[in-house]
Amino acid sequence: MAPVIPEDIQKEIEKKGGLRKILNSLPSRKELERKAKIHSALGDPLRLKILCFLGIQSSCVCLLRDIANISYSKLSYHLSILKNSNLIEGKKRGNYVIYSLTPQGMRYYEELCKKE
Amino acid sequence: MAPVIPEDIQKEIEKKGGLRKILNSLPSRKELERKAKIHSALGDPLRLKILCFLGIQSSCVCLLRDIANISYSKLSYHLSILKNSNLIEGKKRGNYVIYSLTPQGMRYYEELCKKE
DNA sequence: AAAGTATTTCAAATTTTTTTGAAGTAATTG
DNA sequence: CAATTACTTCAAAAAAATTTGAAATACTTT
Repeated sequence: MAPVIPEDIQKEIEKKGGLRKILNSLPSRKELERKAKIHSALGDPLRLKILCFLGIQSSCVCLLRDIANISYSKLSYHLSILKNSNLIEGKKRGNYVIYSLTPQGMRYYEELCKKE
Repeated sequence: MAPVIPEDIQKEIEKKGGLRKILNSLPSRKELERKAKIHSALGDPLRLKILCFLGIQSSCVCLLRDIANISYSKLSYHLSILKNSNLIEGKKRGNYVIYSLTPQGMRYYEELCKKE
């Protein structure tokens, strides 16, 4: 039993082919979850800053730590979130791990970190 | 005392005008916080779904409730998050409140809800 | 191989976000 | 004006995210 909704809205919905049709056109649950996860990762100022920095310059963890001025373990945690959302990736090189943006990370970098 | 970082990265930074210059080009703290807040609001599948739906069709709360199949109070909470991030707005009309996207909400709708 | 550096992992503590259900508000109808 | 509808607010409980500091790992240098 669908709720009683305002008439004009009901009509607009019918003009668009009905509620069912609108609902079917929405992104799938999986898609919504994937995007939510990425946005959740971007939902923190420090992580955004890291994304913006890596967009300009790939970096070892030690430099990021110095810039953010937080503990290694805290930073590792935030890097793992960005990594798990496929925004950054780390490559081991000798003693260091060098982080850089993934192609997906670059897309968000362009969109998020350049002025506007 | 800056950390010891890999030589090649050091050189890349110098080529770009030095670390200071790179850091100055990043978005300000305020900007980062503002964007983080928006992305945080988008970091939930239900809220994304609401955004996507409202992009197609403005709606009273009762219809959204029916679609999401959750309690009013839970829905109100999520709507308040979207509202506080300036993605949606509600207008009282008689007994109903009709929610729709703000201009900012529409930008995110275009970017987030259309296929890809 | 011992010692040092860079980084990650872990578990416990803390903080924040989300959920729940009851109560409240505001407009509408009988 | 009492009852109903549509919605929001509130405070407590529950769940999830973040922080902390110590320990572990993995190279590198000595």
